[in-house]
Amino acid sequence: YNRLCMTGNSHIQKALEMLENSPLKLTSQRVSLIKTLFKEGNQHFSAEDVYNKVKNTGVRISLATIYNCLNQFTTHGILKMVKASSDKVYFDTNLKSHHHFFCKTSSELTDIDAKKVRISKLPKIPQGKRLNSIEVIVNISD
Amino acid sequence: YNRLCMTGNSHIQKALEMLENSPLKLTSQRVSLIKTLFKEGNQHFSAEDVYNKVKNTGVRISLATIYNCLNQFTTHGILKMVKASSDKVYFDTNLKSHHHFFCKTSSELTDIDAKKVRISKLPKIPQGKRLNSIEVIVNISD
DNA sequence: TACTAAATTAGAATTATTCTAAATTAGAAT
DNA sequence: ATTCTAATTTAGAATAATTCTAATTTAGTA
Repeated sequence: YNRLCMTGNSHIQKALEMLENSPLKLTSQRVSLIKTLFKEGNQHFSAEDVYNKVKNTGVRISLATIYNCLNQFTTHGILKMVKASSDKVYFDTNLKSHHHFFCKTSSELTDIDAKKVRISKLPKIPQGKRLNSIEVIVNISD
Repeated sequence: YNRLCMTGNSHIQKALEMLENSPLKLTSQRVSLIKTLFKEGNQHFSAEDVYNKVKNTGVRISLATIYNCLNQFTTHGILKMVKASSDKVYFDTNLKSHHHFFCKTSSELTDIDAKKVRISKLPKIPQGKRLNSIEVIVNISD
């Protein structure tokens, strides 16, 4: 994957690797997007955030493409989607199982490592359904 | 509170009592709303759901008022707001501390009694912040 | 090099929600 | 009872996030 990324940033390389292993085509927009998204480790972005961040790198990608790509990345496991108590959807570059603090005052979302939370009791999953994931949101404020 | 409700429904009575104890004025719209919301025990409604449900009782309340009231009820502890992995906000008549199943397939939200979940480990709350609540969403699908 | 399905794009459309400003009303004061 | 005032309701406009549309471009294959 060095042909796409020679920065040596392992987050970027891993994400690019996932992109190549997905059925998604390797377009310049998708590569630029991944480079900006994964440059700074685990972060949470709204679509608008991503749009502006990419624009600042000089590359221009339409907002529609940002939405398309973020959604596709999510369905192909390159990103996670987080809906906290806000009106926006956030995309999360942390793919490991984890939870979130959501601060009502600042509308800020912060990661909680899965190891820092233990759920020692859970109800039965309803008839015919299967467990997908457990999200814990710890709501805080100033 | 019998002067407002003679149905003997304790959910309705309790909610009306909370309304009277709040600084909100006792308007006919708010009383009708509470009567429809709390008629059937613990439920989850979107604003649109409420709008239609109220319309079916013959009473007419504008959508703007529905939104106003649902939000005011929430800030005064008469309702809870739930944001699950959906694009709508849901209002929850179950005021006891509890959690939720969210079924991706049907977009349905179901209560989980707080006693059925135990969280035996939590991270430290960040500097200067205080804990508001912990929401557990158990995502399931068909 | 040409081909085809996938991707990108600008801008329109959609959806949930909030805002605005005018008319109405609850509940207190007279 | 009547008057008064601030709160409430309302229709419709406005907003904000997201998705859709249909035309153009491109990646990757033949």
